[in-house]
Amino acid sequence: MEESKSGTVRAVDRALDILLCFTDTTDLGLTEIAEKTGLHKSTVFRLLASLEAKGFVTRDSSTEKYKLGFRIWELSVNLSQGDDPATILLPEMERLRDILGETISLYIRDGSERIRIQAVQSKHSIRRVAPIGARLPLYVGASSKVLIAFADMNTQENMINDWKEFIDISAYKDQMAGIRKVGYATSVEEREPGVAAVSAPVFNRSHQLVAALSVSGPLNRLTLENMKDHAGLIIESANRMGNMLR
Amino acid sequence: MEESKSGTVRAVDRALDILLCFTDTTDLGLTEIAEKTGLHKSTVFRLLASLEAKGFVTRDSSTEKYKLGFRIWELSVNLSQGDDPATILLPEMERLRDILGETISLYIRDGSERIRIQAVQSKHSIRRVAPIGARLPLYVGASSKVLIAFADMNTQENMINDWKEFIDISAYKDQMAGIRKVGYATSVEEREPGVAAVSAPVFNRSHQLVAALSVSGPLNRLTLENMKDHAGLIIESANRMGNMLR
DNA sequence: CTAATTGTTTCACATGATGAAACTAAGTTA
DNA sequence: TAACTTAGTTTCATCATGTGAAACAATTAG
Repeated sequence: MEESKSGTVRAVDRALDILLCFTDTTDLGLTEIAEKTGLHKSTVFRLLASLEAKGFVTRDSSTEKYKLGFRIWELSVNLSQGDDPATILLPEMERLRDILGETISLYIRDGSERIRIQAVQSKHSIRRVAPIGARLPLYVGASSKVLIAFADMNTQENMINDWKEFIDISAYKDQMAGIRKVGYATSVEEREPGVAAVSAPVFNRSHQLVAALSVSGPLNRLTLENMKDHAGLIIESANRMGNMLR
Repeated sequence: MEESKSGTVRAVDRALDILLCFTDTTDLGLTEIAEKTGLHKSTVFRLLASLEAKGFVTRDSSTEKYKLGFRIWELSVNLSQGDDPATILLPEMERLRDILGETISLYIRDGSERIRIQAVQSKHSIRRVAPIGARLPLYVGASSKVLIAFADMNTQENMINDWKEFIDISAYKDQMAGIRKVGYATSVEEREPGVAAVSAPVFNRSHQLVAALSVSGPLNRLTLENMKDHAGLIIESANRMGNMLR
């Protein structure tokens, strides 16, 4: 991996790189971590010893794979509310709602589900939407497509493998490739009759997917034509959100 | 602080110690971190440079204090559900409910509120309880007293300072000292008429408070007498929970 | 205005981090 | 069953890195 940045501590940089391997995977072996980080196995072993001793990673007793430890949860509890992405991104979501006049939602993937972590309601629509915190499946909706299409390859393979009995794998992969190409996904009446949605990925500064930004509304306002018209604005807004997250 | 453990990487140990300063504080200056960790300011400065470069801490632009960065949230999202403390501790909560026959709850502190992160309902009571995820104030209830009494001194001072217009500070401090002495807190009809509660602290392996375990029920079953009788069992159960968390 | 405090930079030096090599254990294949 | 492969662990010579003391700059307090 990259050599030490000026002014940083190389061993610490490396240990944090190991932790960051767990942003989209829950279980990893030592050799897998060495491959992901480009570090020697003996180096990874020692750095993991430090992370494990302080509770940042733990060793699963049955699989012997490494996973994130309790301290990550403990620290996350103490993230102040002002730093919560759901709070940081709210003004930009409100700005987008004011421009487009539709309901704006933000979703993250959690295993084989997505969670609605923030929402700004359309001013004129009074239809029901899933409450914040709701867990929804990943096989319907524009944001589900985004959370799969822009996920790492391992996650995509796992989801596709889970669904192999229900989908045309080849057609699904083509659909995901098309979404990556245009940079957004659409859905029409997939989760709810009469409702369409457009969704774009939110990436962090390391170009990793962190959330899906979604605009939804009734079919008479979100036609295929103006979904395409809105896509550029939604992608641009998602990019602005990515820049707001450190 | 302590010298390197056998087989760990000293610089990484130190950087993680810096991160762990944020388990009960949201904002810290460089000198404060140096004091908490016993490290030289120039050492802390360099280690923070690594943590900041990778997004684990960030510098507040107005106060210039350090705070936890976005990556902590991002990693916590990927903690697998099996590692979520609310999941890990559920069997022990069920065991306690089966013994005592009352409603068991687990609370964590978040700023000036507490959050109910897990609950096991009494088998015979059908009274309403706050749903999981509910935010409740910290100035009522046995678990509130525990979350204050066993918090670090800074947190206690901050809460007391917030409430100084509404409480007898001296009496409150005496009450907190008494709770620390016996190891548990009680409340009678503080949040809800006809309901009493007993609460004990859950500490992690570093003896830091992570949650409050609470048993609640109607006054006719939770008299002062049998709250005292139950306290020992509740404390013992909270200790078992602390050992379950890595 | 002066003193104190916090944060930042520099650099000589000691030691800690590294990876190559070897080893152990477990799983896979023929 | 034996041989091979893979993953994880240990050892150690080497040198690059991490450290803290000192000095400096900026800000705050009296």
